[in-house]
Amino acid sequence: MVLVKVEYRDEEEDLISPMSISPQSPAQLCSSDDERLLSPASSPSSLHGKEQDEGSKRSKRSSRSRGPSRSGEVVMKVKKTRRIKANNRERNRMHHLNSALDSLREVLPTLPEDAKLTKIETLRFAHNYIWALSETLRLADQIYDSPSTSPSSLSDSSPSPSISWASTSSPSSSCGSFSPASPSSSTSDIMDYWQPQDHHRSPFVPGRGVFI
DNA sequence: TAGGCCATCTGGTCCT
DNA sequence: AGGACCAGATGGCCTA
Repeated sequence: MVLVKVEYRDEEEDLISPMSISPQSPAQLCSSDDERLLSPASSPSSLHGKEQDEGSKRSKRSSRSRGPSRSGEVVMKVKKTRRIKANNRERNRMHHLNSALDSLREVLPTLPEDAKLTKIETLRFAHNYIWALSETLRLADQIYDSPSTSPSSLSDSSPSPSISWASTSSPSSSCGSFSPASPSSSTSDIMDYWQPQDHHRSPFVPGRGVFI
C-alpha cells in the first residue's frame, strides 16, 4: 500500500485533481469520476450495464433539443461540485484523524520500536496505558501519604482499580465506559504490565492476549 | 484463499 | 446553506 501524503487545499483547486492521492483509490480506478458522481446513490458496480445503456439511448434519442435542460445541467454541476468538495473535506478529516492517531502512537511504548499498532489497538492500548499510569500514581500516593503503610502491606491491601486491563476483553468494550468491577490489582500487576511479553507484533498489543 | 486492516466515497443527520 | 461528523459500502493490499 503506497500512500502519498499530500497537503490539500480547500477550495476550487481541489476540484481539479483531488483523486490523485492514493493509487488504490477506488475512484481512481474507475474510468470516469464523473460517472460515479452523477449517480450518487449507486454503488460503483451499478454504474455499468442497464443504467448506462439507458442513458446512452436517451442521449441519442434526444440529442438535439430535449436533452437535460440547461438548469438541469447546472444543478448536476452544482451537485457534483458539492460532492467533490465534501469528499475532499472528508479525506482531510480522516487524514487529521490519522495524524492524531500517529501522535498517540508516538507516546505509547511499543516493542519493537517500529511495530505499528492498528487503529483499534492504539486506542485500546492508550486506554490501558493511561489507566496503568494513573494506577501507578495512585499507589505511589498511598505510599507517601501514609508513612505507616509499608510497601509490603500495600500488596495485601489489594486496591480495587476501575479497569481490568489485564483481561483479554476490553473493560470498556461493552459501551465505552469503565467497569467498576475489576480483578485484583496490585503493584505486581502494574509491573507485569510493563514487562515485555512475547507477541507477534508488540508486547502491548491488545487483542492478542495481553489486555483489552 | 480467507480474513484483517485500511483509504476512500457516499448519503444522511446535526450543527452553526 | 454549508461544513462536520458518522456509518455503510467498496475495493486494494497484506499475511497466515
